[in-house]
Amino acid sequence: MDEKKSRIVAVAKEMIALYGFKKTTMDEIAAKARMGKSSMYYYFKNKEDIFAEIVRIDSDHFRKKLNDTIQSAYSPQDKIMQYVRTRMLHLKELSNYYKTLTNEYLDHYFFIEQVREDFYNFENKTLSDLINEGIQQNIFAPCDVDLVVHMIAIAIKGLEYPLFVQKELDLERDSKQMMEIIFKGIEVRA
Amino acid sequence: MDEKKSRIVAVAKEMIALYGFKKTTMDEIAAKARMGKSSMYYYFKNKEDIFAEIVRIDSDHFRKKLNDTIQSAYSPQDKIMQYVRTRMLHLKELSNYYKTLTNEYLDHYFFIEQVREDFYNFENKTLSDLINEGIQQNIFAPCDVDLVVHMIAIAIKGLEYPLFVQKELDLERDSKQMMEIIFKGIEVRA
DNA sequence: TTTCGACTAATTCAGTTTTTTGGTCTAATA
DNA sequence: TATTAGACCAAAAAACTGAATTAGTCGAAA
Repeated sequence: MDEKKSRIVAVAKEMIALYGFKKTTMDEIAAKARMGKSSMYYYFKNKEDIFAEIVRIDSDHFRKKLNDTIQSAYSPQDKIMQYVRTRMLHLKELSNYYKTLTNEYLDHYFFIEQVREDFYNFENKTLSDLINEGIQQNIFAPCDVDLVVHMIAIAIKGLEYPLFVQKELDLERDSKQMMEIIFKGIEVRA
Repeated sequence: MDEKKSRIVAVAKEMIALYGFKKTTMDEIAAKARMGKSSMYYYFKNKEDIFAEIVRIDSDHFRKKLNDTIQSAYSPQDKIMQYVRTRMLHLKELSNYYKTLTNEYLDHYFFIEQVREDFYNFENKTLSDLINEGIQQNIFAPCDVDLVVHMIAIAIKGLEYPLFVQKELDLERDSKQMMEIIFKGIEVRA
Protein backbone atom coordinates (compact mmCIF):
# COMPACT_ATOMS: atom_id res chain seq x y z
CA MET A 1 0.00 0.00 0.00
CA ASP A 2 2.55 2.57 1.17
CA GLU A 3 5.09 1.30 -1.31
CA LYS A 4 2.66 1.91 -4.16
CA LYS A 5 1.73 5.33 -2.88
CA SER A 6 5.31 6.46 -2.60
CA ARG A 7 6.09 4.97 -6.01
CA ILE A 8 3.36 7.09 -7.53
CA VAL A 9 4.56 10.14 -5.64
CA ALA A 10 8.16 9.56 -6.67
CA VAL A 11 7.30 9.14 -10.33
CA ALA A 12 4.93 12.08 -10.33
CA LYS A 13 7.47 14.27 -8.58
CA GLU A 14 10.11 13.46 -11.14
CA MET A 15 7.85 14.17 -14.08
CA ILE A 16 6.37 17.31 -12.60
CA ALA A 17 9.86 18.63 -11.96
CA LEU A 18 10.63 18.04 -15.62
CA TYR A 19 7.44 19.05 -17.36
CA GLY A 20 5.37 20.93 -14.81
CA PHE A 21 2.02 20.05 -13.32
CA LYS A 22 -0.23 20.64 -16.29
CA LYS A 23 1.93 18.93 -18.87
CA THR A 24 2.29 15.80 -16.77
CA THR A 25 -0.59 13.47 -17.56
CA MET A 26 -2.05 10.78 -15.41
CA ASP A 27 -1.50 8.25 -18.20
CA GLU A 28 2.20 9.03 -18.25
CA ILE A 29 2.53 8.77 -14.49
CA ALA A 30 0.70 5.46 -14.54
CA ALA A 31 2.87 4.11 -17.34
CA LYS A 32 6.08 5.09 -15.58
CA ALA A 33 4.82 3.71 -12.26
CA ARG A 34 3.98 0.47 -14.07
CA MET A 35 0.32 0.32 -13.18
CA GLY A 36 -3.02 1.02 -14.73
CA LYS A 37 -4.15 4.62 -14.59
CA SER A 38 -7.28 3.88 -12.64
CA SER A 39 -5.25 2.00 -10.04
CA MET A 40 -3.80 5.29 -9.00
CA TYR A 41 -7.27 6.49 -8.17
CA TYR A 42 -7.37 3.84 -5.55
CA TYR A 43 -4.56 5.64 -3.72
CA PHE A 44 -5.28 9.24 -4.59
CA LYS A 45 -8.46 11.18 -4.97
CA ASN A 46 -7.27 13.01 -8.06
CA LYS A 47 -4.29 14.57 -9.79
CA GLU A 48 -4.11 17.57 -7.50
CA ASP A 49 -4.08 15.21 -4.56
CA ILE A 50 -0.87 13.64 -5.78
CA PHE A 51 0.70 17.04 -6.20
CA ALA A 52 -0.51 18.09 -2.77
CA GLU A 53 1.18 15.02 -1.29
CA ILE A 54 4.44 15.90 -3.02
CA VAL A 55 4.30 19.40 -1.66
CA ARG A 56 3.38 18.16 1.81
CA ILE A 57 6.32 15.78 1.96
CA ASP A 58 8.74 18.37 0.60
CA SER A 59 7.48 20.90 3.09
CA ASP A 60 7.97 18.45 5.96
CA HIS A 61 11.53 17.76 4.90
CA PHE A 62 12.18 21.44 4.64
CA ARG A 63 10.97 22.07 8.16
CA LYS A 64 13.03 19.20 9.56
CA LYS A 65 16.08 20.52 7.79
CA LEU A 66 15.50 23.96 9.26
CA ASN A 67 15.00 22.60 12.75
CA ASP A 68 18.19 20.57 12.49
CA THR A 69 20.04 23.65 11.33
CA ILE A 70 18.84 25.61 14.33
CA GLN A 71 19.76 22.88 16.76
CA SER A 72 23.30 22.57 15.51
CA ALA A 73 24.01 26.28 16.04
CA TYR A 74 24.71 27.91 19.39
CA SER A 75 24.05 31.62 19.78
CA PRO A 76 20.65 33.01 18.85
CA GLN A 77 22.33 35.12 16.19
CA ASP A 78 23.94 32.08 14.69
CA LYS A 79 20.71 30.13 14.84
CA ILE A 80 18.81 32.84 13.02
CA MET A 81 21.63 33.39 10.58
CA GLN A 82 21.87 29.69 9.77
CA TYR A 83 18.10 29.46 9.54
CA VAL A 84 17.99 32.18 6.91
CA ARG A 85 20.99 30.75 5.10
CA THR A 86 19.53 27.25 4.93
CA ARG A 87 16.16 28.63 3.92
CA MET A 88 17.61 30.58 1.03
CA LEU A 89 19.82 27.80 -0.23
CA HIS A 90 17.02 25.27 -0.05
CA LEU A 91 14.71 27.63 -1.92
CA LYS A 92 17.34 28.08 -4.56
CA GLU A 93 17.67 24.33 -4.98
CA LEU A 94 13.92 24.03 -5.12
CA SER A 95 13.46 26.73 -7.72
CA ASN A 96 16.16 25.01 -9.69
CA TYR A 97 14.57 21.59 -9.41
CA TYR A 98 11.10 22.75 -10.29
CA LYS A 99 12.34 25.12 -12.98
CA THR A 100 9.38 24.63 -15.30
CA LEU A 101 7.01 24.93 -12.41
CA THR A 102 7.87 28.49 -11.44
CA ASN A 103 6.13 29.69 -14.57
CA GLU A 104 2.78 28.06 -14.00
CA TYR A 105 3.21 28.81 -10.31
CA LEU A 106 1.13 31.90 -10.94
CA ASP A 107 -2.00 29.84 -11.46
CA HIS A 108 -1.65 29.00 -7.81
CA TYR A 109 -3.45 25.97 -6.63
CA PHE A 110 -5.43 26.23 -3.44
CA PHE A 111 -3.44 23.62 -1.52
CA ILE A 112 -0.24 25.52 -2.21
CA GLU A 113 -1.82 28.44 -0.40
CA GLN A 114 -2.51 26.16 2.52
CA VAL A 115 1.07 24.91 2.65
CA ARG A 116 2.35 28.42 2.27
CA GLU A 117 0.29 29.58 5.21
CA ASP A 118 1.40 26.64 7.34
CA PHE A 119 4.99 27.41 6.54
CA TYR A 120 4.46 31.07 7.27
CA ASN A 121 3.19 30.16 10.72
CA PHE A 122 6.05 27.76 11.30
CA GLU A 123 8.58 30.39 10.30
CA ASN A 124 6.93 33.03 12.43
CA LYS A 125 6.93 30.84 15.49
CA THR A 126 10.49 29.64 14.93
CA LEU A 127 11.86 33.14 14.53
CA SER A 128 9.84 34.50 17.45
CA ASP A 129 11.21 31.78 19.69
CA LEU A 130 14.76 32.54 18.62
CA ILE A 131 14.40 36.26 19.19
CA ASN A 132 12.87 35.65 22.62
CA GLU A 133 15.71 33.28 23.42
CA GLY A 134 18.14 36.05 22.52
CA ILE A 135 16.33 38.53 24.72
CA GLN A 136 16.34 36.16 27.68
CA GLN A 137 20.06 35.60 27.25
CA ASN A 138 20.48 39.37 27.29
CA ILE A 139 21.94 39.28 23.79
CA PHE A 140 19.10 41.10 22.12
CA ALA A 141 17.58 44.20 23.67
CA PRO A 142 13.94 43.87 24.74
CA CYS A 143 11.88 44.83 21.71
CA ASP A 144 8.64 44.24 19.85
CA VAL A 145 9.35 40.65 18.84
CA ASP A 146 6.53 40.40 16.29
CA LEU A 147 7.80 43.52 14.63
CA VAL A 148 11.35 42.22 14.38
CA VAL A 149 10.11 38.94 12.97
CA HIS A 150 8.07 40.84 10.44
CA MET A 151 11.14 42.82 9.43
CA ILE A 152 13.16 39.65 9.04
CA ALA A 153 10.37 38.26 6.90
CA ILE A 154 10.53 41.33 4.68
CA ALA A 155 14.30 41.00 4.41
CA ILE A 156 13.83 37.38 3.41
CA LYS A 157 11.36 38.39 0.72
CA GLY A 158 13.94 40.80 -0.61
CA LEU A 159 16.56 38.09 -0.61
CA GLU A 160 14.20 35.74 -2.41
CA TYR A 161 13.65 38.18 -5.22
CA PRO A 162 16.62 37.19 -7.41
CA LEU A 163 15.44 33.58 -7.29
CA PHE A 164 12.29 34.44 -9.15
CA VAL A 165 13.81 36.86 -11.63
CA GLN A 166 16.65 34.56 -12.60
CA LYS A 167 19.15 37.06 -11.30
CA GLU A 168 22.43 35.58 -10.24
CA LEU A 169 23.50 36.95 -6.91
CA ASP A 170 25.48 35.66 -3.99
CA LEU A 171 22.59 34.55 -1.82
CA GLU A 172 24.78 33.27 0.96
CA ARG A 173 26.82 36.44 1.29
CA ASP A 174 23.77 38.68 1.01
CA SER A 175 21.82 36.71 3.60
CA LYS A 176 24.73 36.94 5.99
CA GLN A 177 25.24 40.66 5.55
CA MET A 178 21.57 41.43 5.81
CA MET A 179 21.16 39.50 9.03
CA GLU A 180 24.27 41.09 10.50
CA ILE A 181 22.78 44.51 9.94
CA ILE A 182 19.50 43.49 11.51
CA PHE A 183 21.34 41.99 14.48
CA LYS A 184 23.23 45.20 15.04
CA GLY A 185 19.84 46.87 15.14
CA ILE A 186 18.53 44.66 17.94
CA GLU A 187 21.59 43.61 19.91
CA VAL A 188 22.19 44.94 23.41
CA ARG A 189 24.74 47.71 23.15
CA ALA A 190 27.95 47.33 25.09
CA MET B 1 5.18 69.52 -32.94
CA ASP B 2 5.65 69.05 -29.21
CA GLU B 3 2.00 69.72 -28.56
CA LYS B 4 1.01 66.92 -30.90
CA LYS B 5 3.54 64.55 -29.43
CA SER B 6 2.37 65.14 -25.90
CA ARG B 7 -1.26 64.88 -26.99
CA ILE B 8 -0.56 61.44 -28.40
CA VAL B 9 1.34 60.46 -25.27
CA ALA B 10 -1.40 61.72 -22.99
CA VAL B 11 -4.14 59.87 -24.85
CA ALA B 12 -2.09 56.71 -25.14
CA LYS B 13 -1.21 56.82 -21.47
CA GLU B 14 -4.82 57.13 -20.46
CA MET B 15 -5.93 54.26 -22.64
CA ILE B 16 -3.03 52.01 -21.73
CA ALA B 17 -3.75 52.59 -18.07
CA LEU B 18 -7.31 51.47 -18.71
CA TYR B 19 -6.93 48.64 -21.18
CA GLY B 20 -3.25 47.69 -21.14
CA PHE B 21 -0.72 47.90 -23.92
CA LYS B 22 -1.94 45.13 -26.16
CA LYS B 23 -5.62 45.97 -26.03
CA THR B 24 -5.03 49.60 -26.90
CA THR B 25 -5.03 49.97 -30.68
CA MET B 26 -3.34 52.63 -32.74
CA ASP B 27 -6.67 53.39 -34.40
CA GLU B 28 -8.26 54.14 -31.06
CA ILE B 29 -5.39 56.34 -29.95
CA ALA B 30 -5.57 58.22 -33.24
CA ALA B 31 -9.30 58.69 -32.98
CA LYS B 32 -9.10 59.98 -29.43
CA ALA B 33 -6.18 62.25 -30.31
CA ARG B 34 -8.23 63.57 -33.23
CA MET B 35 -5.79 62.76 -36.00
CA GLY B 36 -5.26 60.19 -38.69
CA LYS B 37 -3.53 57.05 -37.57
CA SER B 38 -0.65 57.38 -39.96
CA SER B 39 -0.02 60.89 -38.72
CA MET B 40 1.13 59.41 -35.48
CA TYR B 41 3.83 57.61 -37.35
CA TYR B 42 5.27 60.97 -38.20
CA TYR B 43 5.95 61.53 -34.50
CA PHE B 44 6.65 58.01 -33.33
CA LYS B 45 8.46 55.13 -34.91
CA ASN B 46 5.90 52.58 -33.73
CA LYS B 47 3.52 51.61 -30.98
CA GLU B 48 6.23 50.51 -28.60
CA ASP B 49 7.92 53.84 -29.11
CA ILE B 50 4.88 55.63 -27.73
CA PHE B 51 4.86 53.36 -24.74
CA ALA B 52 8.57 53.87 -24.24
CA GLU B 53 8.01 57.62 -24.21
CA ILE B 54 5.30 57.27 -21.57
CA VAL B 55 7.60 55.21 -19.40
CA ARG B 56 10.48 57.63 -19.95
CA ILE B 57 8.42 60.64 -18.88
CA ASP B 58 6.98 58.83 -15.87
CA SER B 59 10.43 57.74 -14.85
CA ASP B 60 11.71 61.32 -15.10
CA HIS B 61 8.88 62.59 -12.92
CA PHE B 62 9.58 59.86 -10.43
CA ARG B 63 13.22 60.84 -10.17
CA LYS B 64 12.37 64.51 -9.76
CA LYS B 65 9.90 63.65 -7.04
CA LEU B 66 12.53 61.61 -5.24
CA ASN B 67 15.13 64.35 -5.52
CA ASP B 68 12.67 66.89 -4.14
CA THR B 69 11.89 64.58 -1.28
CA ILE B 70 15.55 64.28 -0.40
CA GLN B 71 16.13 67.97 -0.57
CA SER B 72 13.30 68.83 1.78
CA ALA B 73 14.65 66.52 4.51
CA TYR B 74 17.57 67.33 6.79
CA SER B 75 19.47 64.48 8.40
CA PRO B 76 20.83 61.70 6.20
CA GLN B 77 18.62 59.25 8.05
CA ASP B 78 15.58 61.35 7.30
CA LYS B 79 16.59 61.77 3.69
CA ILE B 80 16.98 58.03 3.19
CA MET B 81 13.84 57.30 5.16
CA GLN B 82 11.81 59.77 3.12
CA TYR B 83 13.37 58.49 -0.07
CA VAL B 84 12.23 54.96 0.68
CA ARG B 85 8.83 56.15 1.83
CA THR B 86 8.21 58.20 -1.30
CA ARG B 87 9.48 55.42 -3.49
CA MET B 88 7.12 52.88 -1.98
CA LEU B 89 4.09 55.11 -2.05
CA HIS B 90 4.74 56.13 -5.63
CA LEU B 91 5.15 52.52 -6.66
CA LYS B 92 1.89 51.70 -4.97
CA GLU B 93 0.13 54.48 -6.86
CA LEU B 94 1.72 53.29 -10.07
CA SER B 95 0.75 49.68 -9.63
CA ASN B 96 -2.72 50.91 -8.91
CA TYR B 97 -2.88 53.14 -11.96
CA TYR B 98 -1.58 50.56 -14.36
CA LYS B 99 -3.57 47.77 -12.77
CA THR B 100 -4.32 45.97 -16.02
CA LEU B 101 -0.74 46.34 -17.07
CA THR B 102 0.80 44.37 -14.22
CA ASN B 103 -0.54 41.19 -15.76
CA GLU B 104 0.98 41.59 -19.20
CA TYR B 105 4.04 43.01 -17.48
CA LEU B 106 5.49 39.55 -17.66
CA ASP B 107 5.94 39.78 -21.41
CA HIS B 108 8.48 42.40 -20.58
CA TYR B 109 9.38 44.79 -23.30
CA PHE B 110 13.02 45.50 -23.87
CA PHE B 111 12.78 49.24 -23.22
CA ILE B 112 11.33 48.57 -19.79
CA GLU B 113 14.54 46.75 -19.01
CA GLN B 114 16.48 49.80 -20.11
CA VAL B 115 14.45 52.13 -17.90
CA ARG B 116 14.73 49.71 -15.04
CA GLU B 117 18.49 49.67 -15.34
CA ASP B 118 18.68 53.45 -15.55
CA PHE B 119 16.58 53.74 -12.45
CA TYR B 120 18.68 51.16 -10.67
CA ASN B 121 21.76 53.25 -11.37
CA PHE B 122 20.03 56.42 -10.24
CA GLU B 123 18.91 54.78 -7.02
CA ASN B 124 22.33 53.34 -6.38
CA LYS B 125 24.04 56.67 -6.81
CA THR B 126 21.47 58.56 -4.77
CA LEU B 127 21.68 56.17 -1.85
CA SER B 128 25.49 56.00 -2.01
CA ASP B 129 25.66 59.77 -1.85
CA LEU B 130 23.35 59.87 1.15
CA ILE B 131 25.29 57.22 3.03
CA ASN B 132 28.55 58.99 2.32
CA GLU B 133 27.00 62.23 3.49
CA GLY B 134 26.06 60.51 6.73
CA ILE B 135 29.56 59.17 7.19
CA GLN B 136 31.11 62.58 6.62
CA GLN B 137 28.77 64.12 9.17
CA ASN B 138 29.91 61.42 11.59
CA ILE B 139 26.35 60.10 11.85
CA PHE B 140 27.04 56.79 10.17
CA ALA B 141 30.09 54.75 11.04
CA PRO B 142 32.57 54.25 8.20
CA CYS B 143 31.50 51.17 6.33
CA ASP B 144 31.36 49.46 2.95
CA VAL B 145 28.96 51.91 1.31
CA ASP B 146 28.19 49.72 -1.72
CA LEU B 147 27.32 46.90 0.60
CA VAL B 148 24.96 49.00 2.69
CA VAL B 149 23.28 50.29 -0.45
CA HIS B 150 22.89 46.76 -1.67
CA MET B 151 21.27 45.79 1.62
CA ILE B 152 18.88 48.71 1.41
CA ALA B 153 18.02 47.63 -2.12
CA ILE B 154 17.24 44.13 -0.86
CA ALA B 155 15.09 45.57 1.90
CA ILE B 156 13.24 47.65 -0.68
CA LYS B 157 12.63 44.55 -2.77
CA GLY B 158 11.15 42.88 0.27
CA LEU B 159 8.95 45.88 0.90
CA GLU B 160 7.81 45.87 -2.72
CA TYR B 161 6.66 42.29 -2.52
CA PRO B 162 3.14 42.92 -1.21
CA LEU B 163 2.54 45.32 -4.09
CA PHE B 164 2.85 42.55 -6.62
CA VAL B 165 0.97 39.92 -4.70
CA GLN B 166 -1.98 42.15 -3.90
CA LYS B 167 -1.28 41.80 -0.22
CA GLU B 168 -2.52 44.65 1.88
CA LEU B 169 0.11 45.76 4.31
CA ASP B 170 1.06 49.03 5.89
CA LEU B 171 3.81 50.04 3.50
CA GLU B 172 4.55 53.28 5.26
CA ARG B 173 4.92 51.75 8.69
CA ASP B 174 6.96 48.82 7.40
CA SER B 175 9.30 51.03 5.42
CA LYS B 176 9.89 53.18 8.46
CA GLN B 177 10.58 50.26 10.79
CA MET B 178 12.84 48.55 8.34
CA MET B 179 14.94 51.62 7.75
CA GLU B 180 15.18 52.28 11.47
CA ILE B 181 16.65 48.84 11.99
CA ILE B 182 19.15 49.34 9.20
CA PHE B 183 20.10 52.75 10.60
CA LYS B 184 20.75 51.26 13.99
CA GLY B 185 23.06 48.87 12.22
CA ILE B 186 25.18 51.60 10.66
CA GLU B 187 24.91 54.56 13.01
CA VAL B 188 27.87 55.66 15.05
CA ARG B 189 27.37 54.34 18.55
CA ALA B 190 27.20 56.83 21.39
C1' DT C 1 6.76 70.09 -43.06
C1' DT C 2 2.65 67.86 -41.84
C1' DT C 3 -1.57 65.21 -42.78
C1' DC C 4 -4.32 61.56 -44.37
C1' DG C 5 -6.76 57.89 -47.07
C1' DA C 6 -5.81 53.80 -49.31
C1' DC C 7 -3.25 49.64 -49.05
C1' DT C 8 -0.89 45.35 -47.24
C1' DA C 9 1.27 41.77 -44.77
C1' DA C 10 0.90 39.85 -40.53
C1' DT C 11 -1.59 38.81 -36.54
C1' DT C 12 -5.69 37.93 -33.94
C1' DC C 13 -10.12 36.13 -33.42
C1' DA C 14 -14.30 33.36 -33.54
C1' DG C 15 -16.12 29.19 -34.69
C1' DT C 16 -15.57 24.35 -35.59
C1' DT C 17 -13.70 19.75 -35.50
C1' DT C 18 -10.46 16.47 -33.56
C1' DT C 19 -7.68 14.71 -29.96
C1' DT C 20 -6.35 14.29 -25.40
C1' DT C 21 -7.16 14.05 -20.55
C1' DG C 22 -8.95 13.50 -15.90
C1' DG C 23 -11.83 10.70 -13.85
C1' DT C 24 -15.60 6.62 -13.39
C1' DC C 25 -17.43 1.99 -13.61
C1' DT C 26 -17.44 -2.70 -13.79
C1' DA C 27 -15.66 -7.03 -13.97
C1' DA C 28 -11.77 -9.81 -13.07
C1' DT C 29 -8.01 -11.18 -10.04
C1' DA C 30 -5.26 -12.50 -6.07
C1' DT D 1 -11.83 -8.26 0.79
C1' DA D 2 -8.31 -5.50 -1.24
C1' DT D 3 -6.39 -4.38 -5.61
C1' DT D 4 -5.94 -4.02 -10.58
C1' DA D 5 -6.90 -2.82 -15.19
C1' DG D 6 -9.46 -2.19 -19.65
C1' DA D 7 -13.31 0.05 -21.60
C1' DC D 8 -15.74 4.14 -21.35
C1' DC D 9 -17.39 9.15 -20.85
C1' DA D 10 -17.75 14.07 -20.48
C1' DA D 11 -15.13 17.86 -20.58
C1' DA D 12 -11.18 20.30 -21.79
C1' DA D 13 -7.46 21.28 -24.79
C1' DA D 14 -5.34 21.43 -29.15
C1' DA D 15 -5.45 21.98 -34.13
C1' DC D 16 -7.44 23.97 -37.89
C1' DT D 17 -9.69 27.49 -40.76
C1' DG D 18 -11.44 31.52 -42.77
C1' DA D 19 -12.78 36.18 -41.62
C1' DA D 20 -11.72 40.39 -39.38
C1' DT D 21 -8.27 43.49 -37.11
C1' DT D 22 -4.13 45.51 -36.60
C1' DA D 23 0.42 47.68 -36.96
C1' DG D 24 2.81 49.77 -40.10
C1' DT D 25 3.84 51.77 -45.31
C1' DC D 26 3.34 54.86 -49.28
C1' DG D 27 2.37 58.41 -52.26
C1' DA D 28 -0.14 62.29 -52.99
C1' DA D 29 -2.19 66.44 -51.25
C1' DA D 30 -2.28 70.55 -48.32
